[in-house]
Amino acid sequence: MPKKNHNKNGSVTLKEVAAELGVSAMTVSRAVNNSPNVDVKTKKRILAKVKEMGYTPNLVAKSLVSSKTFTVGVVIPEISHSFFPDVVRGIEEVLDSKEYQILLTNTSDNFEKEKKVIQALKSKRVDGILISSSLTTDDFSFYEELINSGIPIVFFDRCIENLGASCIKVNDQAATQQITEHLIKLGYKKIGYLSGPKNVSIGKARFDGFNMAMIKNGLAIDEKLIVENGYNEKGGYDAMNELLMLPEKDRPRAIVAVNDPVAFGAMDAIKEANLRIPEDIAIVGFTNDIRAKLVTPPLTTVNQPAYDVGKKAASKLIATIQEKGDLVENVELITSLVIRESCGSQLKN
Amino acid sequence: MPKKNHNKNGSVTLKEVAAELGVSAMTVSRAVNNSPNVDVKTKKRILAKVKEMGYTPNLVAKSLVSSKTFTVGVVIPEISHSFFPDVVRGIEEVLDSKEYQILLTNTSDNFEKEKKVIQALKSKRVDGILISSSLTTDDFSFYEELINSGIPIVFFDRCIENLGASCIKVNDQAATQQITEHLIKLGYKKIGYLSGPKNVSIGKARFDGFNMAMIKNGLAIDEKLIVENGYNEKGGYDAMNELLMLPEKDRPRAIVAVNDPVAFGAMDAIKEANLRIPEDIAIVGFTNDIRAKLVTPPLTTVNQPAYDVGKKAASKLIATIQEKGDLVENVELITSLVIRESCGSQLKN
DNA sequence: TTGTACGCGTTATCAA
DNA sequence: TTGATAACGCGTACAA
Repeated sequence: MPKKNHNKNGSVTLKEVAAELGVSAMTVSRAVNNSPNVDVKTKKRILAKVKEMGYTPNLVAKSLVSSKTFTVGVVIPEISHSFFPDVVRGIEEVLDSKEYQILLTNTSDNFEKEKKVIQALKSKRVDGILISSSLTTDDFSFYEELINSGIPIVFFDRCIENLGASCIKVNDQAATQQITEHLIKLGYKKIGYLSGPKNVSIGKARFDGFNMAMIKNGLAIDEKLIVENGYNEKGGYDAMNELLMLPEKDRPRAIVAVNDPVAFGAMDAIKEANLRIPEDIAIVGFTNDIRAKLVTPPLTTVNQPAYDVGKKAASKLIATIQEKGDLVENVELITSLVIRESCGSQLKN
Repeated sequence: MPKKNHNKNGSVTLKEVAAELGVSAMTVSRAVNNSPNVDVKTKKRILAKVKEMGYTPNLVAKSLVSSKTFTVGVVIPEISHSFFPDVVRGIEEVLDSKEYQILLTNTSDNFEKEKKVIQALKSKRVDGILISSSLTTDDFSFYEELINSGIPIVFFDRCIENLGASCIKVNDQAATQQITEHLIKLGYKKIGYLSGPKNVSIGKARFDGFNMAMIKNGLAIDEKLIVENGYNEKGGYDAMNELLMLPEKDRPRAIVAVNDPVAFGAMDAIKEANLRIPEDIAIVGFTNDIRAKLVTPPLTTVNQPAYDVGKKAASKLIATIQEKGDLVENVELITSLVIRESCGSQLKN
């Protein structure tokens, strides 16, 4: 005779435990949840039976009653791009300590997919969502509606600002300005810029930083030296090859890349053209990717504290979830310049 | 007067939509789920109202009824170690196409945490779990019970085999044997091994492969040249330093590292000791980490198809979830040797 | 074509 | 201290 410990799903319920003991489901519930008003002896009996039968509380049912899932959605453009795993690590660290878990989604830098996964996260009733957005248009209506719907949202890295959600990122504009000015101080004048889509927040902020540096230092911004492509290696490779097709006299002597992967792609293109870095073309990036110090020559870049971005974003989201009156803030974490060899060290011209 | 579109959670229910339209909840349900038996005109009215009110189906309630969450747990030792993001990418690719999502957990290589997160995943009633285990003892009782409880499990990379769950990994033993024999063919005889904990499946398999190569080629296995530590850079660094404390004549002339991060740590230690790679000490790894081709000298290693491991594991899990009669299998994906410079190229001695 | 009743597993509430 | 009941939001099974 098979034991009747299980319902159709193979999982034991409160009611089944209760039946075995001749008590009510409520009493079992109270025992399991450490409620005060349970007789010590019945509690003992119950917990023993719970263990024996392998009862596991059904959080789905609990969530239906409480409207809490203890699950947070995380929306990321590309989990295999080295910045994001470290962010996720920071997020996980904080959420785990609060007994939350991560529903991880990858958008492949595709806004349509981003909308789709966020819809799914809403359906699953996550308690909040952390988003690094791939939106590349000026149409913010999707996020306006999302935020107005009341679900706690915190953006990180790639933010959609001023819509009522907090945002955790780094000082993208100032840092890009700073690293561009580093090139300028070294004597470079013809500086090109490899951009990602500028409607992504970091795209605009970093580009503004580049322009600011050029303008403040009285340098000409040559539209031909500004190329926009994707945020990955291939984007950098293709963009750089476009610049390399310019007549030699028009080519930039230095390159500011919107991030390290783009810089890596560009370095490959430069080397394939049999040009030297930094002697022929200097280059700087942004991220301090794990590979930045390993490439040849090592890449001058901006160190972006990925782990801290993740921790801060998760903390902010938890605060937003728990205290309804929690402030909306834009937090900028501080970066630092990492000078290596790809930018050269002597005055040039 | 505030609209009464919302219940206490701010989310609209079927019943609320129904009330607005003077129909029953069931009719709305049918319209939303494309059931055949709904009048075209009422369906149109309903869908319009659904959109207007921002109704989002409550999957928590649906899951309670159906015992399906369309969520899969993923248990990973360390998400920031470069092998795993690529695995996750593969998992995500497959799951997304089946409309499943990932509940991602990080165990920090800690089995106690592993048990805790798996318990949480069970409580959340995930439809299945993908696990790369950090178990370092011979006590498999936790996994025996888990698998016997009936929840679909697929292990990947770090497997617990022969307990009734499928396992997707690479040919760890054969590949380690092969890369060790590559060193032997180059003329190395005193070969050291930097191991991770050997109760982790890959720890044992790779160590066996190393031993097999040595024995088959009639080389002595010197216990002093075998050091066990963690699976990360620090583990490799510390282990290598232990070897470097040996008298110079006892030191290994070549090193097989259990994975690339360990190899990187070891390379740092070797360089700090002012020894040359490969002239003084040759080294090989396992993974083909993104950094392997960038370090100095570039690391000879085994290419491990992380993305494919993820895809295969996810496919297998979905099959296990959907077809109760699906076979338990151990799948070994094929690796390939990547010869670079860290192993040298001439006969030595 | 549409509606009613019931149950999924749990807890809040009130009664005993 | 314990139990009965209702409710969370939805869909199945049936009835109208």
